Amino acid sequence: MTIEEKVFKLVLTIPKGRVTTYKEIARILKINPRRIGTILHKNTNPDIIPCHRVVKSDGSLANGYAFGGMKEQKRKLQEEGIILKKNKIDLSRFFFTFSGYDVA
DNA sequence: GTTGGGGCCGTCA
DNA sequence: CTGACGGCCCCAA
Repeated sequence: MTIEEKVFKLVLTIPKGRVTTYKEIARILKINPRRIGTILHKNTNPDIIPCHRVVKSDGSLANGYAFGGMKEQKRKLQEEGIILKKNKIDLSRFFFTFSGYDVA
């Protein structure tokens, strides 16, 4: 099981209408947050990987979202019922943790 | 609010 | 092998 696979697996567990952060994923997988973006960017198959549900640790959207830019990402999030205020997400309401997730 | 540094480490040229 | 860069993060001006 490679790191990327773990990342994708985690992202896939994010329920609709919730989001998580790069930092959180990095924390679970014990890797540097920087790697998350790199990995997600490489994997360009939004059909199976809901990478729009991954945002920065302050709730704002990432810069290089590869599938239409952050406006498209924003649209998708709103479509799921997530509310964005000033391009930021209220993490206290929509943040999803991987508590209990077994990395293995 | 902004910029700029350092960190970390895989990936790509 | 070497160097540059990243969908980030943290801290300091």
